[in-house]
Amino acid sequence: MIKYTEEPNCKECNISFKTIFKKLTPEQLEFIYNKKNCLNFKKGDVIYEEGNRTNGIYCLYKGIIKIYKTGIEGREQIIKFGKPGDVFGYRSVINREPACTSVKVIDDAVVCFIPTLDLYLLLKENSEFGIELLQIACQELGEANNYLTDIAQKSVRERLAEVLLHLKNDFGINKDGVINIALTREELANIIGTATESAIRLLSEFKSDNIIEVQGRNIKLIDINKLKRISNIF
Amino acid sequence: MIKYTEEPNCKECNISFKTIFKKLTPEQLEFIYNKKNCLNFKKGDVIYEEGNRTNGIYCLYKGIIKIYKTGIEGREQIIKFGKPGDVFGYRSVINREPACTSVKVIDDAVVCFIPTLDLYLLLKENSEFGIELLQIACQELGEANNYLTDIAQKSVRERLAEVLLHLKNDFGINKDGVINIALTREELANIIGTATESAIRLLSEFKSDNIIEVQGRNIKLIDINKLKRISNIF
DNA sequence: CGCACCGTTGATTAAACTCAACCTATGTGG
DNA sequence: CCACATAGGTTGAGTTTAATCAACGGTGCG
Repeated sequence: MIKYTEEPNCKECNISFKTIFKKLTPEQLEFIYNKKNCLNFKKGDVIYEEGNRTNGIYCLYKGIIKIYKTGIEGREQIIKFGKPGDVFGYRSVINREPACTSVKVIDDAVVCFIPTLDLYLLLKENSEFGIELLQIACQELGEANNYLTDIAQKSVRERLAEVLLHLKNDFGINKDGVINIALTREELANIIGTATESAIRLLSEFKSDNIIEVQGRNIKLIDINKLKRISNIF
Repeated sequence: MIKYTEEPNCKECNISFKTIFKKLTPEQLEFIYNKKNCLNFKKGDVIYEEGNRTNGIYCLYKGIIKIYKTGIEGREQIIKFGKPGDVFGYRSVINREPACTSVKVIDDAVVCFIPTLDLYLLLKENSEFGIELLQIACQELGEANNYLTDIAQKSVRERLAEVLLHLKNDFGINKDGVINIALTREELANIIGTATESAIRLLSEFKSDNIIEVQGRNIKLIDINKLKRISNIF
């Protein structure tokens, strides 16, 4: 964790990503810019860990992170991924509780850190900002509820298909049709909530059914309609 | 759905339940009191349904409701229960989306309805109120994440034990040690995310292991430590 | 070079679902 | 008032799904 040399400018960031800060006045944006601290993380670094207290929220400028909980026998359950423009770590700050998730870097990341105190100043001063953050929380809540129902009711096969489609939507595909996020088989399994071997077996099945192509950690979606049918989303 | 005769008074409600309205000024509380609409629901009534647009949020004064999603082949996945003092229905209002859950009455309910417009007036006027609602959302988010990890990683047996403990914490027990919420076996199964038959079988197991006693829909917890051990929470 | 980590496949086992039958209580209409 | 329908609850048998255990190949790095 070293200080990033090129400080991201909150104003520009706001324009390119439509962050939660979009309702701030120019003065408030300047305030954040002065108060924030920019951090540089390498792949594999842990930004914060479940159970620890944090003293601010994070805004991702660059890279990819995963947010997960550690469950039975240390197995991680991935809750969601973060991409540029996403804020994370606000839950524990708002509820004044220890973090209930850990965050690890998947692709080298640049993260801005905003101290709790300064966040609260803004929340009190600008109610629109609070509504903005409330909207983020409500959106995540909706996703969590969907996810819950899926895990409770769908088969591993259905869930894998669905996760592949979600990853495509969230991270996009490159010119070759490959999803722009490279996960280990274990990580893939930890999103779906299954054993690594099961995820591998199903990937192989999808491959031999010509639904996807696989090159190491690169997954290319060939037949999206089939995936949609398998995943049971209409 | 008929208008309730004894209008709950927001001031008193606030004192007895510590609702999200506790940070409102007396004038704002009076404002809510005048704007709200009080509704009376019978057991089995549906307050709103997934996919529909709602135009306000609800605050439960009396009774019990269940919040659920309808998944594969109409099977309901219960997300959570609501008890007096709880607000619900805010997610779709805040995100200006159709409801992503349905709400049905389990015990005859009295509910106050606050129109979207009036809610937004307060949110803009009083940032503390927004923070309060944000806290509720963040709390639910944390619970959803825990729940997700449990369903993904724990066995049905573990989850049943955990759910019984949660129900005890949320609704309490009466003088005989019976949990103060009466659910059908199917509902119990729909919280855990399992088949009704599986839930029944495990209840019988718990019964013959002297962990619980069952009289119809009344469940009495005998050995809470054993339940804790089974549920794998420390 | 050898260790560590990841990925793959096969065989076996265990958990939970489905299907089916049947029982009980409750309520309804003839 | 009884017959019947309906909904919820229970148990057994068989099947399916996915987890576990085990072995092994490839790759990269100190």
